[in-house]
Amino acid sequence: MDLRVKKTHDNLQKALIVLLNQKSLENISVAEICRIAEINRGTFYLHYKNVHGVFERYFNDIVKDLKLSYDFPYDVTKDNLAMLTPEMIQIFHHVKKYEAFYRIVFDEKTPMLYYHKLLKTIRLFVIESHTKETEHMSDQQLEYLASYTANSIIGLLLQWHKEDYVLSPETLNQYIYDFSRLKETLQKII
Amino acid sequence: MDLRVKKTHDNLQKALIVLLNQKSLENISVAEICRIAEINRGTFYLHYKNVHGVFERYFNDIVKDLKLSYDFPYDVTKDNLAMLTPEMIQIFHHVKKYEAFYRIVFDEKTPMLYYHKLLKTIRLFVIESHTKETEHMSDQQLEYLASYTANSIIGLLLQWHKEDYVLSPETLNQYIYDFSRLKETLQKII
DNA sequence: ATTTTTATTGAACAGATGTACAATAACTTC
DNA sequence: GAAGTTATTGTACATCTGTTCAATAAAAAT
Repeated sequence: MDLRVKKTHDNLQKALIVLLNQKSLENISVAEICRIAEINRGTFYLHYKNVHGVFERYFNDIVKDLKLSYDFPYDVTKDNLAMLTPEMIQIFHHVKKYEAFYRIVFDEKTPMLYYHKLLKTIRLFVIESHTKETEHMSDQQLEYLASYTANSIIGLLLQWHKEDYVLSPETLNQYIYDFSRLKETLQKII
Repeated sequence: MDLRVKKTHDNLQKALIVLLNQKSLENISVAEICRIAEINRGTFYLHYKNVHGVFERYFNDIVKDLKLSYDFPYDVTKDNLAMLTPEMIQIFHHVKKYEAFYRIVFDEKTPMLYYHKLLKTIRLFVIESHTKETEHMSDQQLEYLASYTANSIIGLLLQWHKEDYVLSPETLNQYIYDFSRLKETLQKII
């Protein structure tokens, strides 16, 4: 890969972290990040549309890491858990790990882009976990069910965010388990 | 109320609608909206921080309208519906009514602010609907349950948005009823 | 090693941003 | 209706934005 391009990206990534320790993402200008990164402003616009573009690159890596934990094998048998799968419960540890970033992602001033990306990823986990119990539903209904379920999980993340991430991931694991057990119980009854 | 101030706000509101028919919210500059509204740019900054401030004013009215439909009396007895209340199901008709605005609210480029406001409002409905079945939970757990439930509903809205609002509000009412019935069933079992 | 391709740079441009200030106009009070 | 208060205006300023272009430097291809 072209070393010039790599240098541009690397310098910008580093400069973003430096600046995020001084000010919020929305207050970082393109001109400023370029000065810190020692990159020409014209070069910046050849690669990114705005400062959020640099942050998005970071977030893509974070999402990759989340997917990794999803691909990881787990020893609990899927059968007796129905809708809620163990890899889903890794979400709180994941968010805690990247808390500094998720504080930005869920911030009022931050564009919805990252939220949509996160939802899309969690939806994948949910769809994978759809079992025989949901087989009677139409494809469309399943799409909606996936968004319904995935977003309920993010609802816990938003509440966590609102309360400044004071609770432990373990407590949240317990909460989500309690809340979702209702569903499972039901599905076994149908 | 000061007629000068009223004129400033009214002109800006009207100008925003005019411009939204031409371009997306993010592409509307303060300078431009002031030209259309025939308001001095300095005056703008005395009232708003940016163009989103004008949009937020609109959205506050929309949220008020949503709360109105919530305050409205409904004839179904609360007892046999447990968690999901009828006023909650008005949400899809509400979003359809203001579809043009919600298209913006859920857009990738739009800041999370409006999402948080919507969630906060729907949470109120959810908390109101908490019944004896949830009495055994701690206050904190109920806060999380409210966000969990409220955000699951918004999950359906996001899926609706993704699919360009093709389904009817009635179909979504049926979906949410189907999805939430699981919970109710469970709660009756506990 | 030389040519070709591609990325970066610096300079320049019109327009936008955010803030400040004195002048003026419009409302409020008495 | 006069005096005091408050909102709006016009101007100005330093900075930022997004784009263009020729010049240069670095990488890839031959």
